[in-house]
Amino acid sequence: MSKLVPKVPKVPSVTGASRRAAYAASTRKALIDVAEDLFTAKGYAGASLDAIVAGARVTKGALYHHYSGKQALFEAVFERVEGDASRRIQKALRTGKDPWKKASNGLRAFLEVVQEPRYRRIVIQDGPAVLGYERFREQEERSTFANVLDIVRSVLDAGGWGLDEQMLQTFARIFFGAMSSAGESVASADEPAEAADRVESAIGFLLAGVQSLIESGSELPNAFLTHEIPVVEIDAED
Amino acid sequence: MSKLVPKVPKVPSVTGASRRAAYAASTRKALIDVAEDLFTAKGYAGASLDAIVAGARVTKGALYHHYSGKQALFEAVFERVEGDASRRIQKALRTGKDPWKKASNGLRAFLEVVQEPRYRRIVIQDGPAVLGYERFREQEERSTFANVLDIVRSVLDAGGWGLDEQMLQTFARIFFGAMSSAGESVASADEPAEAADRVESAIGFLLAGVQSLIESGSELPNAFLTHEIPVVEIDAED
DNA sequence: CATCCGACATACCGCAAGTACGTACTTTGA
DNA sequence: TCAAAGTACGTACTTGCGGTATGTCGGATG
Repeated sequence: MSKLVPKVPKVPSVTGASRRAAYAASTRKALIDVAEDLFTAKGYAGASLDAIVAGARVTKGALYHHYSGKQALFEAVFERVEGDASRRIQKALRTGKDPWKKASNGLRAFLEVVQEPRYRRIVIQDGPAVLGYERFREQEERSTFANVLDIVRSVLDAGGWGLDEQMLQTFARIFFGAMSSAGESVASADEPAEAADRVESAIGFLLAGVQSLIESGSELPNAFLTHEIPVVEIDAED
Repeated sequence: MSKLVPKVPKVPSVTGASRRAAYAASTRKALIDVAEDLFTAKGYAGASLDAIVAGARVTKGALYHHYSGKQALFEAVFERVEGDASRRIQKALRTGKDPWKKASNGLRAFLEVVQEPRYRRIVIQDGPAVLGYERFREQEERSTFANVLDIVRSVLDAGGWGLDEQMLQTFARIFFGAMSSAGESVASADEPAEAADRVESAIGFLLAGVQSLIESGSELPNAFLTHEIPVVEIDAED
């Protein structure tokens, strides 16, 4: 015998969840949606909780029931934005036949993501200050940075030249920083498309250069590695 | 630098300014000194103006007479910290005979600066959020980034191969981002000294790689895009 | 159907940034 | 030399906002 299913009004069906849980989930989503918009538009400090709860058509009671405070709400928004970005990049990384093509596609995706206002404002600009640098980095560590590490590893280690793991991580971090900074220059360039091209070829150049050096097994011009470190004294003038 | 000793403002003979101007300058310096300490220790949001003016032994009236608000005060602190760092790096860049040594020395100085709490907190962590990314970047543009641009130019263009100016800037920005990110990893590493060594050799690798590619006359723009670079086949996993 | 508890709403508190205004000292001009 | 003027503050207050304490309503549950 078939049981009549009570029709739930408009609330997205969170399967298996109770009626109230669905309402609550909807409320949380509304809060995060509005918060994301306001944090993007006004920044963390500029977006008041009153404005957020008003936009979500709830009250501060609801907000504080679901989140411990403003920072926790920001964290939820941050994770969603960062997660979306990471997944988009990861998806792009899977397209392409060889490591180079994958790297190129991934870089493209990254350069596009970094141009989006919400990513720039929430992740890049406000993220470190609000979450603290430590928390900010450990978040990136297991999302976007992980992607970069993967691709750097596949490109630099493809030939099977043993490359020290720590060194690989160092390279990955360097490339990650390079991409972040380059992405910012792309986002604020007069002609983002051209800037993106330049960035892409420049990074490709770096990768290719390293690869060729490793390949040739050269000792390379390491004036860099072997020399005395001069001590720079601080001049305290004012 | 916690100075709690009651101090009569010195009127340096070099300053031909009036008596009152000297007092005012002393007040400003006291404010910035204390603000720098508190911003470093507690962060921008965590440091209250009441605490700052109390530390400087003045009142908010004095603060608002000299600065338009908290942000303006932070800006003054920011500029001093950034300026100091930039000058230290610039000084290090002048030591060494060839471009490579200079680059190495400059990088060393940078890696040391980026480990200092005040620089990490005020410039890296809170800077972008408080000043806004635009303002933050234009500040770095004419200080630290300018140094990087100089050294990248001298290293990559030492041979006299003409390198497109925009491309040079792109490289410089990439290296700047690479150094920033790498510096952060150095600062939070278990063994900063070893991490610094790895970063130095990695960056040296990148520079050398680019140099060798340019030397060998590889075509720059499409190296990455068209996948003409020497590539070793590997078995793709999917 | 009685009870409970989760999911909110309302009212209020305290802190911190910013402002209005008063005042003493210092320079300046006749 | 002396008063007018303006700088360099100090004091007291307002305001906005994050956070909290507490009340309440309706779906869930036995």
